[in-house]
Amino acid sequence: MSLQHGILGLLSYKSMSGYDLNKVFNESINHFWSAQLSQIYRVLGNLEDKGYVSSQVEHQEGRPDKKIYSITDEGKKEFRNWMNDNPEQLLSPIRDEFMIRIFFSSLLPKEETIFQLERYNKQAQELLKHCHSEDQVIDKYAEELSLPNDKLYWRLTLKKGKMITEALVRWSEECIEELKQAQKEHQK
Amino acid sequence: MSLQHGILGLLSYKSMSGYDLNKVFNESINHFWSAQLSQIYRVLGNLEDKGYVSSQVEHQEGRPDKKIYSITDEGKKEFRNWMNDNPEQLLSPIRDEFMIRIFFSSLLPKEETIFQLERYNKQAQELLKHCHSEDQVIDKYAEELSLPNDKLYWRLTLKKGKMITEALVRWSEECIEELKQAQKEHQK
DNA sequence: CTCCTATATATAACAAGTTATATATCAACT
DNA sequence: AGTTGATATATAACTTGTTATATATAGGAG
Repeated sequence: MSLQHGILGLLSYKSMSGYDLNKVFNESINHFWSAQLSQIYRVLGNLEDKGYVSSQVEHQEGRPDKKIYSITDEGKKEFRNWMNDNPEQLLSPIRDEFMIRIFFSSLLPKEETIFQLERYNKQAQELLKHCHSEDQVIDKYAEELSLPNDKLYWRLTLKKGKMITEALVRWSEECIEELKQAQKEHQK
Repeated sequence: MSLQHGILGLLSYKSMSGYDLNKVFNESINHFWSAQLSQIYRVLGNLEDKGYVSSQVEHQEGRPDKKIYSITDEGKKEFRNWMNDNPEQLLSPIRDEFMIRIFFSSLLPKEETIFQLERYNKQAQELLKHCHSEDQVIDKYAEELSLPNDKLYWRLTLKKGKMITEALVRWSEECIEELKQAQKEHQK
């Protein structure tokens, strides 16, 4: 449901091809929704079947033709309805594979767990850096699409991405310290 | 893949029925993995087909018989292999429906968004409270299963749950303040 | 001159997750 | 007496998400 509505929302800003949508997802929606290209194409097909989007083919020299999707009035209505209808449970379910690994880490030597936590920490720091660079992406899009009112909300989602990622960086650091401490205690 | 291995891990602690596994998930694995009962049953079936678990039926008076699953040597091997084989990307993809709603909130009056953020905040605080009560659950399980070495790691996953949830509480509070501020500016 | 990357769309096969439903018993509440 | 909730297992139908693959062109790196 959500990916469908995320795509409808983006198409309400601007008509785009599946390929373009994928770029927008990878560039900016990344902190709160990830999608595979193949899934985007399928969802676009579903949305067209339902009449929420329409498509026109744009011929391109030297490259495959572009299929540009536009939101229909039906689609706009559906999107508005979805926006007005918040679910009971607002927190999304969590599924974090790495935590399963940590949970059962008594099976592994502490050095191995510390090593993986260090990798985790590095990746979280990378993501945090990426988040910080997104501020400019927001400015760019807001100007390109002349949507100054949306900037505020886009920044709120980015802020959430930053805060969560900072928490992950801190968490992994504290874990590493705790495990090193536990190692020392054991050596005594 | 992860749910399968999470279940194998839990069964390596103790043989259990699908119903019991569900309770453990809801009680304690909750901060990092959520699963539906129906999915647990299906995964147990898959694991049995692969020979990773075996089941014995335990007769019960007055209630349907219990089907108790135990991990096999094959299953233990598979679980160890999985534990030793960490993926390149350790950070899990994020899919947060509420953020899609926030992203497009310029469509709605600010009061409505503030209202939903307040609901979000309340739910996050509830979850945080629940996390704090989990400390005792960890103690209980560690004693019941006599697994003192695992407690350390269980606490690390719980700590992550707490830190993330605290970040969500703070994030939603800051969002509410920002929106109220923006409302005031507009009124001037 | 070949390989890689970017542009561009799409499908097949599979894996994972959700929702609804069926069956059955017992205890507690109304 | 009837409903609800907990105990207990399971399947069907559906939706969503992942991985692999096919096709086709252009430009740049090696």
